[in-house]
Amino acid sequence: MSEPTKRQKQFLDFIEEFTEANGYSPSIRDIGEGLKLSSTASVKKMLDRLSEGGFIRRASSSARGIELTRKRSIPVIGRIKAGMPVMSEENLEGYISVKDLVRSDSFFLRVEGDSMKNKGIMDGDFALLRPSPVIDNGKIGAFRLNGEVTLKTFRRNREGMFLVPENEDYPVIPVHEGDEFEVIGILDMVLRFFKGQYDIKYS
Amino acid sequence: MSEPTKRQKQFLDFIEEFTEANGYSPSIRDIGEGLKLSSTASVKKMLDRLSEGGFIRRASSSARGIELTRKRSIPVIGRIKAGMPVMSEENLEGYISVKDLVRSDSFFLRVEGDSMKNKGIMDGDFALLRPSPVIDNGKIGAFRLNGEVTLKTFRRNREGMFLVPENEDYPVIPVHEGDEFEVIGILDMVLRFFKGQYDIKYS
DNA sequence: GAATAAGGCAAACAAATGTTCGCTTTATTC
DNA sequence: GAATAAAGCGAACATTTGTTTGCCTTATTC
Repeated sequence: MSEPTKRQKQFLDFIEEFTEANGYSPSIRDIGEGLKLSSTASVKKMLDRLSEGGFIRRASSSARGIELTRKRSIPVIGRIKAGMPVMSEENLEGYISVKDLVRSDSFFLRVEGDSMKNKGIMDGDFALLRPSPVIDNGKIGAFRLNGEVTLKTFRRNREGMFLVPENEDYPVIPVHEGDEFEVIGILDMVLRFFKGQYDIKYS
Repeated sequence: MSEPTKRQKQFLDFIEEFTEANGYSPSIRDIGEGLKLSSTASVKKMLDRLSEGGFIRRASSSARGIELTRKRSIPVIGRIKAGMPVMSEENLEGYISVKDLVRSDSFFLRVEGDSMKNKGIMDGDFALLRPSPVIDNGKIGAFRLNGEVTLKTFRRNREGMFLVPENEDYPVIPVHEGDEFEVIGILDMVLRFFKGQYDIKYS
């Protein structure tokens, strides 16, 4: 997929912004207005080019059926090759699409304490949990044990079940028979913000 | 905003799935097909109700102009209160909306090595970088120094500029005059996946 | 400077999509 | 069981939106 021309980029930007702002893609006339083109034919011509170039996908003849190929996905740069511009194709390892991050039933648990720090899970991190009543041996998850909620590695063997911290300063917690014990969810992802800019939105 | 009826929920779900899958919202006839309704009037009636209920917003008379009010956002659970169901309102700290995670110009850099492990940044993590030619003192960023790209804490004082690892096993790297030096971006977020399920999509 | 490609215009047209009207069916409520 | 609301049908209609055709202007390339 080659690079779009300057004008094509303007089109893509407009389409993305419009979609972002309205929740649905612009019609050909919307685009024409936005980019100050009086003829729908001009817009269509550009859209055809963008289609050929693979920058958009269209449900042909279908109203407002523009789908951006460069989705809200974030490029992943792997090993950066010497001399190459950082964002060049050579360095591109893949994409993480926003869709990958969201499952309708997942939720974040705010991490408290550093009992998992050897796994790089720090105080204040956001742990994305997928609700599940069971968990595999060795997986990290959130558990409720006698009223306390905790994020730990789950281990089970002949001797029983254990919630294992990933930090030498903390003891392994055995799950006794008769304890109130429940798997809340399995850890899918950990996320940490480094700036004030990404504040949590309350609603 | 009261709760939608069961049928209304089905509509909302369909609209959300369709939009997710296609990148644009369904037409009235698309919905009719999807929910096995033969009359467009039936669909429109429901949409009108959903509008009144505030569950969707519509660009009236405009094709495929359905915008879902309930956007995709992930709930954040803070301290879990004893006895409470995990997902109860009492435990809800806020939401992280998908939009917050994505800025059109940001990109991920795959982390190599453990030189930043005291900040919980581990080998294989995804570091979300916001491109910037400059960076504040004390902030973490990605830098290119004499052809090498590295993620470090940036420090500058009377003695010069330094790239500081967050791990005692690694030396501080001074930036000498005449070095080829460039700020690639500022670290906004770190993300780590714990399962095979969230693989990177290559395209 | 001719050739070519990108970008643009206007107008007529076709297809997709939303709207309205009157009538039926199926719960749910009192 | 009557009354009411929710959900649905079909058909005609109005509007929005996408498509096509022919021609123009302006860079860019060779």
